[in-house]
Amino acid sequence: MTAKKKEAQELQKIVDIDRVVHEPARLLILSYLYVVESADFLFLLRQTNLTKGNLSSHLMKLEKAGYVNIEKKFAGKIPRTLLSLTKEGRKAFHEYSKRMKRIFKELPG
Amino acid sequence: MTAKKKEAQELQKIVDIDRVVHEPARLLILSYLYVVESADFLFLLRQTNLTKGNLSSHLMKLEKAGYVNIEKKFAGKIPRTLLSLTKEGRKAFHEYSKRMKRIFKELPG
DNA sequence: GCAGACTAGTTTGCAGTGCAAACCAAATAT
DNA sequence: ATATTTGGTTTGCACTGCAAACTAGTCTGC
Repeated sequence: MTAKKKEAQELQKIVDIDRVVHEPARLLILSYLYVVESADFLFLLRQTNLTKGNLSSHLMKLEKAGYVNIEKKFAGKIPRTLLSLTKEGRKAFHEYSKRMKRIFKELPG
Repeated sequence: MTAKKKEAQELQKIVDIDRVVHEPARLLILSYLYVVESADFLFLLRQTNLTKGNLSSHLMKLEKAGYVNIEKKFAGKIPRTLLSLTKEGRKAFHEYSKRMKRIFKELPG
């Protein structure tokens, strides 16, 4: 195969990017979870600067996708929501990151 | 500033990514236009594998954002739609690409 | 010459998304 | 007791992306 065709094939992969990860707010959330292993709702709220509603719904979407684990506990009497990446979530993030890096490497800009 | 804070600040920029560019289908379109300088509708249609309707509406969106130029001509008797990046479009793509590269460089995955 | 197929797109309809405001229950402060 | 705060969830809505349906014009066979 020619180099041009290979490049085109690589570019083509842009269209089936994992949209769950691709959404900026979630990419941000996942980035934090990827490094910290476990975080609570308020930590993410402060770090991301998302609104509570927004953060909540993104987390639910990530949970539904099987990418994060939402664990509700009590720390004494106050509720505490613990978030962590699932194995799949970790993999999805890694795949996404790898793919994007490769795409941008092909790109001229 | 600590390295951690700087990293956080960099990550934070994820949320105000240019969504016009970020959408995969448009990222693909822009990638082609970035290198070829000028292309027609059918070329993009073949390269991207988007449907006509989908391609059409993305191009309109890009035009509205001031990122591409849509020029309708006739080649003999058949219509021909020529697409090219505007200066702003070129800049936007470049900025996007630069930012994403930087973000992924910070990231562990 | 005109019926039907083809070309090169555009418009329409709709399900899904992202967002903040409104809401909620429980704990804490006054 | 009442008000405020905490830690979230639900609701409402405008916007998106998508393919199917449509359109305007051209070519082809008869």
